Amino acid sequence: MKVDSRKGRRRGSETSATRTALIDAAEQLICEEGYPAVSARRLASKAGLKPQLVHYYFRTMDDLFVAVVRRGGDRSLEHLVKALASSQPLRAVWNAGNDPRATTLSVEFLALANHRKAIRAEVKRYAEQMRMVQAAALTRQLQEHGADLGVTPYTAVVLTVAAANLLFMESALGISLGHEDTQAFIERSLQKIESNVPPSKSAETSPALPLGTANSRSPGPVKVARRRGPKAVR
Amino acid sequence: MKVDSRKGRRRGSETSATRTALIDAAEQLICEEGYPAVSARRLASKAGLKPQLVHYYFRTMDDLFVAVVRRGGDRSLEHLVKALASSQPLRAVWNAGNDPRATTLSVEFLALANHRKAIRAEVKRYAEQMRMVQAAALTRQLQEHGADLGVTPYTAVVLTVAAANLLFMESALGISLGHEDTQAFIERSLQKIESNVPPSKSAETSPALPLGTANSRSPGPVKVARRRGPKAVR
DNA sequence: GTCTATAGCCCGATAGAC
DNA sequence: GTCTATCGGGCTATAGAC
Repeated sequence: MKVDSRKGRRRGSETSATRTALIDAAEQLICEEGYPAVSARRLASKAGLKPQLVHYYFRTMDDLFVAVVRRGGDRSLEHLVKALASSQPLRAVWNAGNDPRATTLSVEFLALANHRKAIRAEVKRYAEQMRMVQAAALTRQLQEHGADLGVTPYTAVVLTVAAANLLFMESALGISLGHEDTQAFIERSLQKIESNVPPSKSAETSPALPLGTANSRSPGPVKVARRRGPKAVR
Repeated sequence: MKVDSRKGRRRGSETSATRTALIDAAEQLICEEGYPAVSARRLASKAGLKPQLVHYYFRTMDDLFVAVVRRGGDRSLEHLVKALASSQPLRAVWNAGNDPRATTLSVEFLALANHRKAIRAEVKRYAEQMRMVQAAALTRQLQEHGADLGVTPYTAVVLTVAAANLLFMESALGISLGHEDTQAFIERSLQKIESNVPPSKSAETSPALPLGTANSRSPGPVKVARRRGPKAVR
């Protein structure tokens, strides 16, 4: 396993304001016109810089994309952790799907990830971290109240995320067929859970979501780990 | 409203074998390398043709993409209708998410749709047709048996599609966290439904999925309509 | 840290001959 | 229906001066 540490050229520091401006411009360009619109020239012109600066800070355009994914992922993860702490976990998971910018970005990243290894690895890492954090928060809440949803915390999280994603992505395309019914159902389910498992009291035993029978394994406590393994792809 | 009927140049017929070969090559290229890899030159070289033929059959590259979406959409819709007729509707919906080629294509189309009006319209149209067909099949089956899922058919369809999409797309990225639990839950739910609402008998009254209370509105019978409205974007 | 200059390639789209 | 030729542009990435 090679570490890819060729240093052929000087490269700018990771803390540079110019570098940040380039990442900002890239994120905006991706949202507005899609990732293929991100070229050194367009990026520079949007940021009011010379095109060659892009390659001073990023060896390749893929390195730039990786930086954009990381900053977006870190930001979303941060928001998620805050939301999980300040409201009912499942509702936080449901609401997290409501950020238009994040949704647009994640569709772009998904398409990128399908064909670019380095980006796939980043996307995977963030998706897994988010899921772990969500499942851990839900597990903790259920344990505090001795409650049981009738499904594992992971199942509840996966289904909630899946529904939130589909509904939000579709509505961005102007699709709304079946959305009302589904939103109403999820709202009812969340309210039922919240009335059975209130934010900070104890003991309730009846399943809040009688979805079936399940062996509710717990994901256990989770720390949000800072990047591990091969430190970077750049 | 203009019909965009400029005919500045001769354009090839829609039934040409060469045209089909170009659509084939485009679809393959999109799957393998993503939609930005589709250029007239690369397309032609993959199909063993001259690049200028692309513009003989398609005025712009966007017209080509629209054609690819339409062919893929028609094909998926056709498969779906067959599957809905030959097995339990919800299971057919669940299984329909299992085609890797279709999944890859739809991520690409989604990214394209985010930034290109003509493609967004096509994607929307197919998504709505599929949902209508699915909900109609489920409604019909429930009526035949006088059964009730506890949620509207649209809700059941939306949730099933959402879960299938998320699980399949994630597994394409190598993500599997929480998948086992969720798949097992869905399998149990489908089996429960199928035992309460068998493929072709009558009368069962107990809700198969006790998911909550619902006013099960029916989508009514649905025909798969051939393209309506502005006939084409080309 | 930012600049000029440049190599070498790919792009969409059209015109008009055959 | 397919070809040759071509316009006018954009692209990544590097080298080396300031």
